[in-house]
Amino acid sequence: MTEKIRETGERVTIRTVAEDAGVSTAAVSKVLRNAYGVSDTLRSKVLTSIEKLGYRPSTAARGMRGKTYSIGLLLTEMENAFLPKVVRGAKEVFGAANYQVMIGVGEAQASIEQSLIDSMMDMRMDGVLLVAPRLTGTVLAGYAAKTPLVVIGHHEPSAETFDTVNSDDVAGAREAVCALIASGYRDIHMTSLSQRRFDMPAGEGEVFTMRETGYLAAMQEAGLSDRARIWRLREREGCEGPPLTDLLKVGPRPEAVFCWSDIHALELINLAWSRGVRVPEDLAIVGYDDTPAAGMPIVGLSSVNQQGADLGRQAARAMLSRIEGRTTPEHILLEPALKTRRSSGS
Amino acid sequence: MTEKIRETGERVTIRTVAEDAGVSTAAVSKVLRNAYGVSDTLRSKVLTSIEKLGYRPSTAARGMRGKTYSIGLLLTEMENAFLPKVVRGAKEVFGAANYQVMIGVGEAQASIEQSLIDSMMDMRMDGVLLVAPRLTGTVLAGYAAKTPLVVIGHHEPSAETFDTVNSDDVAGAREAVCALIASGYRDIHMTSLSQRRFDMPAGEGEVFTMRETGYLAAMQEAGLSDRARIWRLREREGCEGPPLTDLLKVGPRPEAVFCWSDIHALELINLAWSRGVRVPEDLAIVGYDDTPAAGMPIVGLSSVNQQGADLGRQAARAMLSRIEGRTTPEHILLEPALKTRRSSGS
DNA sequence: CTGAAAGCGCTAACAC
DNA sequence: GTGTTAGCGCTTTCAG
Repeated sequence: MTEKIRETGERVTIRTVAEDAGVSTAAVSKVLRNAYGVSDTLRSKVLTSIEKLGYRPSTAARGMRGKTYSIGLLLTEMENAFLPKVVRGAKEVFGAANYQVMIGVGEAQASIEQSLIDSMMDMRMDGVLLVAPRLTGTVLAGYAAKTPLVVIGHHEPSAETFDTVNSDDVAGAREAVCALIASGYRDIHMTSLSQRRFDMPAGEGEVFTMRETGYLAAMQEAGLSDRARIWRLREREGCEGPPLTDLLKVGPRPEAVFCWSDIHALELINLAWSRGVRVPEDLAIVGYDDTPAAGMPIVGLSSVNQQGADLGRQAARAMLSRIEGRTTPEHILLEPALKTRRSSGS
Repeated sequence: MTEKIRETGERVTIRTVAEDAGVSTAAVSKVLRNAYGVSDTLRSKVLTSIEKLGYRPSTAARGMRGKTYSIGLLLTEMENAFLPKVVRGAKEVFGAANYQVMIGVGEAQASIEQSLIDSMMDMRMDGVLLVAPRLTGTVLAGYAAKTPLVVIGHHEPSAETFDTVNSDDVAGAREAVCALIASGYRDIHMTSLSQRRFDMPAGEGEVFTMRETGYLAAMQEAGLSDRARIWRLREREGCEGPPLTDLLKVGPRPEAVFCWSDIHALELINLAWSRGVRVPEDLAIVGYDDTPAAGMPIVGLSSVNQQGADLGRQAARAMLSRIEGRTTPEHILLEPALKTRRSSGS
């Protein structure tokens, strides 16, 4: 009876394939996973049947016993134009290793990020790759105990149970500020983010914190500590911190501004343009991330490039080796490079 | 023996919960799915245990019998700045209905898109939502036979087995071109895409095709058919079609250009700026999608807004009702609206 | 209203 | 080398 049914439009499973090829389901499973101990004859018989029947292994079923060959990639939000490169880099190496990448978008809220990570684990994805998560080291360690975890854009150098891949944000910020100083600017401010954001306190490892450190270091080295000022701006209406517009209208304007991200820098460059503040003559600006918009000739925004694609690639490689069994943590730091354009002067 | 083990750090399953609550696994399952026929006492007992044990249902296991409460969202590529709004809109309604959204990125290649859709089905996701896929109607129908399918940004009005949600691209293009005509421009060209792209022939339903129709209609209505010209540009090096730079240097320059997408429009506006071609005095430009960059004051690009968030929301609603059992197709068309800025003149 | 039991499609021992 | 078999964690009849 069951036999009869199978002949019609029934779903083709590993059993259908096994019957068709005249072998056991175990044999099929082995071929599927390139497992050790299958003769070429058997393999080709199975492969033929798979092809013929259009068989596809059920990831759901796989997830119950073995691996799913899929990894979850968590993005904090989609708006940041810096992310596509990271994703592309990661997909490149995951794809080559035959892993599918499924992306979750966190809407910049820790609670959503967590629920997404949980879901990825519920789906039995083989690993989770986080990009600039708004989570604390403790929370991250919690997840790392349950699944291979790699984090991009969040400094946690002492983490023992997961890997981190970062651009050297301190160095990047320092380079940007040094360039401004070298161009003759002295009153250099910085824009950053308000420490307390959404539903979580800002972690130590957040990139903007590191960039603040780099900024302050550069100012100090140049003996400009007393002129240093960090504007910790709010991210949205209702959040803590002043709006960006304050920077242009309150008190004496700085000569130059180093923005923690192109998000701020682009906003600022437009604000300046709208108010007739000339860039860089009246106000020099340097951003971070070297987003596509920064590179538009009409914008000409100097910005620190942190090689997004490389971050993605390295993280994917780390993930792969972790899935293979590595347990010693890896903390990779890439060198950023300032891309100079009009906005930062000569 | 098994009992003992369970007390330690064993994975908590539906069985653990059942034991803890002193009920059957079936009861737990029903509570989980809000199924019919559970007393309030039983429900609260179960809920308490779930909470206490931190139980999370395995999506993988669920996928083998029932639904996974997850839907796959396929993006053609990540670079397009128009997509975040669509995703946000879709997530908004899916989230409210307690569905997780997992995103796949297609890298603008039909073969990758297909493999991603297959993976989503392998994972037993409850439905697949495609955004601007580079697939033909036939291929789409093939998938629709196997899973609930909704498509955004691909016109397939006669599809019987899946839903489509689109902006009225013909109307949007017409509005853009009419605005240019109303401003006094006559030599109005359009940029579009080369028909044959990557690994698939361009489908009839592609949005740029519809926009070409709208452009030609507007030109004809104004008696300007003989001045109409469509530049079908290549997407990358090596593809078919001329590069955008040709538009500025070959033959007499048009007075205005309607670009099928902001991607072209932004490139063009920058090209013009770099070469000292004034916008809009020497060349008026209108784009499509009203991306964030178009709205930057410094750019000031007029562009057709197609309400991305609404597209996402409507598509998600369609998906939900389809998952609930609807089989009659829905083809939704939203009205776009031109956002006028400096680039299109008075 | 509640529970027992039969799988869903696969993998991983373990036999042969 | 290859086949047998026992589950993975859930949903879903079907009895009680």
